Amino acid sequence: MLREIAHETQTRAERKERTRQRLLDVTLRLVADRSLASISLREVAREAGIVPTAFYRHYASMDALGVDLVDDAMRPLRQMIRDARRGRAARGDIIADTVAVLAKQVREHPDQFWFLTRERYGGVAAVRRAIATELRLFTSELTIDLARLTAGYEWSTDDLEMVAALMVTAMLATVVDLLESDARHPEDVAALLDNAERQLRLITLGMGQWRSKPS
Amino acid sequence: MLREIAHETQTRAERKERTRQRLLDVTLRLVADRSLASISLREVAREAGIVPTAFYRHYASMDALGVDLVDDAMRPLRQMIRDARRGRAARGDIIADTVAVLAKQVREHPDQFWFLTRERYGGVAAVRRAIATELRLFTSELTIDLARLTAGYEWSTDDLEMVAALMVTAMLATVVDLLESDARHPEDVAALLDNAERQLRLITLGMGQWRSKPS
DNA sequence: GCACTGTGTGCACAGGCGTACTCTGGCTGC
DNA sequence: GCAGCCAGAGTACGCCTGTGCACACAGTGC
Repeated sequence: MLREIAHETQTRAERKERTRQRLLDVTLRLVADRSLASISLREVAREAGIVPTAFYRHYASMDALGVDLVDDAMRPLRQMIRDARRGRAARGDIIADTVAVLAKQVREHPDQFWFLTRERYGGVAAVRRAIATELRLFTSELTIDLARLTAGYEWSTDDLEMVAALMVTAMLATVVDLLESDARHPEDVAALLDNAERQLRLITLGMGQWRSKPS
Repeated sequence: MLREIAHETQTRAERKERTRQRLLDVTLRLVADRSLASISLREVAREAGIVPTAFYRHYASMDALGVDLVDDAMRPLRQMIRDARRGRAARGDIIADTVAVLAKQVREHPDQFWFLTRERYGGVAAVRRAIATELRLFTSELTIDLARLTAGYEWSTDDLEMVAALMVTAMLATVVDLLESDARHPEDVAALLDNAERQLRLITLGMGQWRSKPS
């Protein structure tokens, strides 16, 4: 305790957490333009500044790190939902707000979204499952919101889930479009967002005409 | 020319084409549950029954083979479009027919669809580009069909493309659902198809209410 | 029939990989 | 203050990778 001379003394736990975070950061950067399966443990360790065998002090395998990375990458998405709900409370244009929030998140965390997009159907089963689970949660939250909005209109749960799934699908497709254009043609981001808005509006127009079959 | 004793004599071109096809088949099988980037040239050569260096007689790299594989895998998809159009001519229920044809293709060529799904955002840039190009063609064909169906209703091209993209997105999502369920829960394929049909119907209902902004 | 072409072989090499092992040195709990 | 813990270092192993090169030998064109 006497000497915190140089070397900025830290607790052991702090140093470990730091290294762990560095592993996650480095992997995320590497995954920005290649698939997780093609990245080696040694490469991650090298970039993180530790020796390969030290990797095992943190994860049993790259797959395990990948699963952890899904959690990390989902954080901005969860933030997004919260923001979108707040926007909704503010009684602005729900669709425009939602799309804007999505665009903001994608712009601020492109690597995370690339990772999720690529690994959603990628080669690592554990990661795939982790992402699928998160997306299912996402859809079911939207289903609940839709149920609230359609209260009194006799929508079956099944139909609500169908609509929620379609909306999520459309949004995910928009995410990919944004990622691809952000890199090369930043000028047509606006057109993409307009497109996404129109798709969602079309869906809500369809909802206005929909009649659930009595179950 | 005298002796076609044993060894079933073949022209050189035939033998080459055969090996090439074997390379494609083998790769498709390997890609059914791993990403293309994680498959080695040696592995493909081994499975195809040739020595690694002979691989180069056919492709300059695995990436090049991947691009070729996209063409192969797209063939059933193109067949699908043709079938769907024929069904349309038969004046049945367009949506139900289209979904049924899609389900049939997915059931008959799961490996191809897995490959396309996985590599659509996968690690190999050339393959990604090839798939994107094919899908763009797919969407623009659908746009043309929609233009025919909405003739006289003042739809802008932009809006037609927006709807076509949404429909294609929904169908692609259905493909993935089918692939995932076919493997483990064949009993709820029917529910998935019903879901897809309802999504498309919802979209067409929305179209009925849509008014394009005058451009 | 003979020279040519080109698919496929066999061998070799250097380099990257995951991981098992022993060791070190500083934070940590008593 | 001291024993012990544990993140990380260092070394080593066997395996697999892409690819270069010389060679075999069967169909091909004249």
